[in-house]
Amino acid sequence: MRRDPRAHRRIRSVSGEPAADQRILLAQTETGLAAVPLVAGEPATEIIELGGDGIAEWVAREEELRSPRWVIRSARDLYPRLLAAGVRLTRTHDLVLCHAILRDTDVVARPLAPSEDWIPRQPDTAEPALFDADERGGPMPIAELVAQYREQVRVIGSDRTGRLALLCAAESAGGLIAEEMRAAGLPWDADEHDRILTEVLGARPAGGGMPAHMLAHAEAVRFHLGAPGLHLDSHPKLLRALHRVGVNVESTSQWELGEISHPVIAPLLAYKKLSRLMSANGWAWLTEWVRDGRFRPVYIPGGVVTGRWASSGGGALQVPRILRPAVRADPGWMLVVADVAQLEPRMLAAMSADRAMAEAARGQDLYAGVVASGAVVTREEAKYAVLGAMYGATTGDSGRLVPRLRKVYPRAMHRVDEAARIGEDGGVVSTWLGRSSPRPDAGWQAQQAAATGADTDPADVKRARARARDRGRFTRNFVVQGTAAEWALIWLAEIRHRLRQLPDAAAPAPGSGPFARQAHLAFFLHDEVILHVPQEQADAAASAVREAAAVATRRLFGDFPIDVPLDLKIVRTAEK
DNA sequence: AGAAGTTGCGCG
DNA sequence: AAAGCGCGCAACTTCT
Repeated sequence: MRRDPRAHRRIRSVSGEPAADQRILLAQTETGLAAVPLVAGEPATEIIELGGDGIAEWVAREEELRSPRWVIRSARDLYPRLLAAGVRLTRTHDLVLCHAILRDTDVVARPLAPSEDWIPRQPDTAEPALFDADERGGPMPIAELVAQYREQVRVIGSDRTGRLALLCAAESAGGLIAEEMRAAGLPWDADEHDRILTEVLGARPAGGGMPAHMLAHAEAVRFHLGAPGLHLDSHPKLLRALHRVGVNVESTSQWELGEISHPVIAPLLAYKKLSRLMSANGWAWLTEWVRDGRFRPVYIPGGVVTGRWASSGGGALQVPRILRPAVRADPGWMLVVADVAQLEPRMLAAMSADRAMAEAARGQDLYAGVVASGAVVTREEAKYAVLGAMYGATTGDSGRLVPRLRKVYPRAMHRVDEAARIGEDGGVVSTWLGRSSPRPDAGWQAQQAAATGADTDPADVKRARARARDRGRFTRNFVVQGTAAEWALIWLAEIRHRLRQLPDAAAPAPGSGPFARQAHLAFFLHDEVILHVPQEQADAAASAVREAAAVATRRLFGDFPIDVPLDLKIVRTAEK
């Protein structure tokens, strides 16, 4: 276990105000919803039954009076119904999300006992119904919820640095934001999407089948392969046909085909490109995923072990750049589009307190700073070197450049090299706020153990070493990717907090559901946000995004001088 | 027939 | 099988 004294600082709640002490458990019951005020050290006795009516008013009143942190089992289960009923929660403690963190964390002596009862449920794809107690498996007894909360409080309290308190608050805020973004949706112009598809793929045949441009490329490929009836989507068949005309590739991947000079290559690559767009985000996707001018993906906060969000359905995190112009604000509204350039190396510089690397990170372009430091000659080299350092490249151009960074940024490089070493040895590493990597599984450990015997087959030793290095690269990247995810989470929470201070919109955006009258987050992807805001509030919302970034940086790294600059635009349509 | 695994490619 | 991290998804092949 590693404790960094610089992580010790007074932690405040993520919503920006000093943490209030009031906690109220909000629990699903057989008949509806119950509120249970929680007082430290006292049994939870007062249970307030909340019927279907008046919940919104009651919660709003409590928010006003006591600004409690609502203890909930899971925003994913509970919040869609609340939102549909017009209830908004400001701050929560999400027991399911925090369970995962506090169960695995390596920064305290006695983490949470793992329990199957707290594994996230599958995302609910059905339309939210109003408190009809249809929770799968039935609602969890209040006593059990309270007991789990008290255990989580114990673990958080045992971390004297306050990191876990901040992480759990941020993670819980993420749980709310994920549901709010789904409820609001990403404004999506289906006509523009259709126009792009028609332009790129060609006219859509009336009776289904392949669009014109795709068909033309496919015919060209078949012609050059001398294979009239060839099915291009079957890799084995395509590969054999390529071999017959002397294109000796081992796979049909675009990077390998791109190396070859042959008349079939150009139409084949073009076909693959179009085919991808057609199957991933074609008209079928549009019909299935865009309703009433909104794309509503399912976000899964903490869905990646590093703490990044995952998504389920709709490919929310893979929307191709070419379709970005289909993201369009409603009339009278604007988009605020913001992302961070090179977030991960900036996090590395700060978490390793590497002042030389932080100096290189000053301003908009970290890679230019690396060139200026003299470590490498071109920006391109800087990029490969930095990525190679974080991903664990050992060979190729990238691997060749990494040692140069070790000379110029020894502290930063030591941080990732050490994480890799721990991972190779089967150990656990943690992010800046204390989210820890999974332990190696039994198979991995058995393989390593088997490879240490004196009379082991050299091939087994080699395989074991390779698996150990695989894990080293994973833990190397874990600390950086995971800390970047923490920064982004706090950024999001702070944006949300600020947007809630803005007045109601002059003109509503009817498609945005509960957020029709309020500036809101509409999309989030690792280091990028899209806000949908009334146009008269666009500047204020942009300021909120900038302030939130500054606060996130300070909350994580205090006074350490690290720049985290934003590329921010106020636009009607998201650009490519 | 359906589950499970593979390939390839979109995103950061 | 990109030189190196993390994902989700569609379409295909192979296994049961």
